[in-house]
Amino acid sequence: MRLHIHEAAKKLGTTPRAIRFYEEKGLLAPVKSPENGYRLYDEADLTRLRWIVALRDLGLPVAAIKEVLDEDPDDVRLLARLDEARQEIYREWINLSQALKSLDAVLSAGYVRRKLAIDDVAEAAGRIRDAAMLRDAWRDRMGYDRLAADYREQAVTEALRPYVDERAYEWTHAAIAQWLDPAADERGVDLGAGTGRLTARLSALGAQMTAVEQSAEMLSVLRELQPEVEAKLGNLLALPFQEPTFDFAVCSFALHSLDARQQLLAVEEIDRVLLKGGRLCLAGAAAINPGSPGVPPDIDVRPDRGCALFPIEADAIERQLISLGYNVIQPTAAKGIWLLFAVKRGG
Amino acid sequence: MRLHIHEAAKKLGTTPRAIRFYEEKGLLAPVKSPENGYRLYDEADLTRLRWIVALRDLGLPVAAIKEVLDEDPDDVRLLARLDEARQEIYREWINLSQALKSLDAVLSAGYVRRKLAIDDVAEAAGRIRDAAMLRDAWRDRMGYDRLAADYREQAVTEALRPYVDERAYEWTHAAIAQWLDPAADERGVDLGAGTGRLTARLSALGAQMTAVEQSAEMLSVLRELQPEVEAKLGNLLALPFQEPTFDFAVCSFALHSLDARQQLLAVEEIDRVLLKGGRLCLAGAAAINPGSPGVPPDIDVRPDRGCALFPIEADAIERQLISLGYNVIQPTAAKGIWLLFAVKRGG
DNA sequence: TTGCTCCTCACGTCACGTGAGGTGGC
DNA sequence: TTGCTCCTCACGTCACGTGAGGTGGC
Repeated sequence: MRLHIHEAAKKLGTTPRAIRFYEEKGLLAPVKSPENGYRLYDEADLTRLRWIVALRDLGLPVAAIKEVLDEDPDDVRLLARLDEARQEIYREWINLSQALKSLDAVLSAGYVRRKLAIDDVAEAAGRIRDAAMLRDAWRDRMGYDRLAADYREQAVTEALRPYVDERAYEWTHAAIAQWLDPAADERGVDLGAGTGRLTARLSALGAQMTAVEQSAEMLSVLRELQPEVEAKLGNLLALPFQEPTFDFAVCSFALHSLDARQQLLAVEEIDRVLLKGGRLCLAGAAAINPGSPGVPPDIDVRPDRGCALFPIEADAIERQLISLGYNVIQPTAAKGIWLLFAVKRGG
Repeated sequence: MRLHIHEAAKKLGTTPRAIRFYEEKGLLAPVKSPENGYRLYDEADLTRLRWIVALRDLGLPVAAIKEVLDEDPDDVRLLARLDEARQEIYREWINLSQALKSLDAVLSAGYVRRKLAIDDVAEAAGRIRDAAMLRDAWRDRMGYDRLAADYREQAVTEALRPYVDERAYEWTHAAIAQWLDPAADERGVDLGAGTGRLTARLSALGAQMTAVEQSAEMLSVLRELQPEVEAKLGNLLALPFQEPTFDFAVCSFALHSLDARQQLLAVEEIDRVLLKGGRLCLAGAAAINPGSPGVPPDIDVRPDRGCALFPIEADAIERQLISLGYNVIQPTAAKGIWLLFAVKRGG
């Protein structure tokens, strides 16, 4: 039984024009009746259409859906495509959320004072625009050199080698695990988890871990090694969570891939997903200074090439955390490692 | 000192093309140099441009900004315009939030089972699409007969008169206040507050009240009568809050303006902004049944005319609340009043 | 002939981005 | 002459909505 376009549209809760548009974009190709040229939709077409309509409703752009549909629907790669699309949607959602938050603040203040001052409004708007531009720029860079993702991850690790050897890694992870001392079933997130070495350690201590990692390759390794960990594609400037979710967060040597402003935005993002009373651990290499004589010449530290290696903005991060209402505990640094522990007040 | 377009753009963090676009839309009109036709921006132009850029960053559409700029910037009506724009942005934001939530759920389930089933995805997508369509339809109706807002509000009150007299109102409000028994500084919200009779009562008991009302006229009355109450333009299908915010919520005789599906969506929205452990009071007239002989012939109950009067879907609402994790307490009904008290578990 | 369903252009939406082709003064 | 800044069209983006004008079979 084959349906005409209006019947198909009605059945799927969409419109004939939308269906023709999907066809125009190459997402489906129904047969046409030889007698009158009408489009005829069979079972396979309708299933395809159901996918298209559902994924559109979930916010995927048509181009992304086309890629998704080209995969075998039973393949895990379909999930990876959706994961990528989710990143984009989160980026937009966070930008919109921040804009609304600022608009709320502007309006509340405005009603109290019975008028609006352009300086206040422009200042509030400027801050969120800067944040949005940082997020969007990050996205563009991601898209541009997605193919180099593995190389870049390797590059960061490689670049860190002179500063962070195996013993320093081990010492850092041990210090984090000791301070966090996760209780059973506490929820924790490892931001920039890589293949999940620290994630695994905290998971083994009983925490219910989530890993966020921007490299799909790394993430699939992590998924195989640690099926009990929830793994999400995402980056530090747009974390894929809507609400405060975690009892603790760790970010170990991942801030080096962000420049100064991005690091502060990342701290804001971490704060957004951390519960009140939550604990935070940041770790980095203390001695890195790109362009300084210490940096090996074969390491490319130019951000436009995507393998940047930035120093930790320790002071700015600490000030930021204090202004966000954290108690900051600066533990003893050792072995060239910068560590920061903090507790979010309230709760 | 007058700036050229590139200088102005750089100073304001925008682009020449954007500025020309705003001019094309009639938002500003700089003088042009008589010698070479270059646009010249003076102080007044730059201030106007600052407003435009800031409000764009906050998410206002250009058409709305045009209206805002036509108001005296010191006038309170400017705030009212922004309030209207905020409603639209909240509607979009909520739709996007729900879509992301569904996408997260779909992906989580997908990774657990290692594959996606179209039936599951389509079901999740269908639910949020229906909700989004209800919200958008509500918006359209609001826009269509905004001018009739006062009449309509009056109409609902008028229509209720045969069922809810002064004593019944008083009894209902007393019952709600008694059950809520707000502690000092507890945060409460009155949804569909009208001119704020119940809001005032709860505020007088020490609660820190917020009023949500869709009629700007009503709201300005409320603001004058009760400056201590935070008053927000908004409707029951898209509440203007981003997070769980309130220790209790009341919705008194406002559900009658919503049809069956809208009432359930409103309950979802209320749940979204209520803290764990929060209390909820819903009130309505028990006996209303549009089209029944009891409804006076001069009351228009057709929803397409914007002055609908719908019966409370008591059973469906109760089931919905239970499925959302509420303990429902059905108090003794009296005087033809339907009352529902509920407590959100957790917290 | 009217009414119905389908068809194919093709323009409109929203807020610009991105050239293309041209001008005026150093 | 080159380089710079500005100008005015005008098309592209994204996912369709909305006619306009026409067809085929009852």
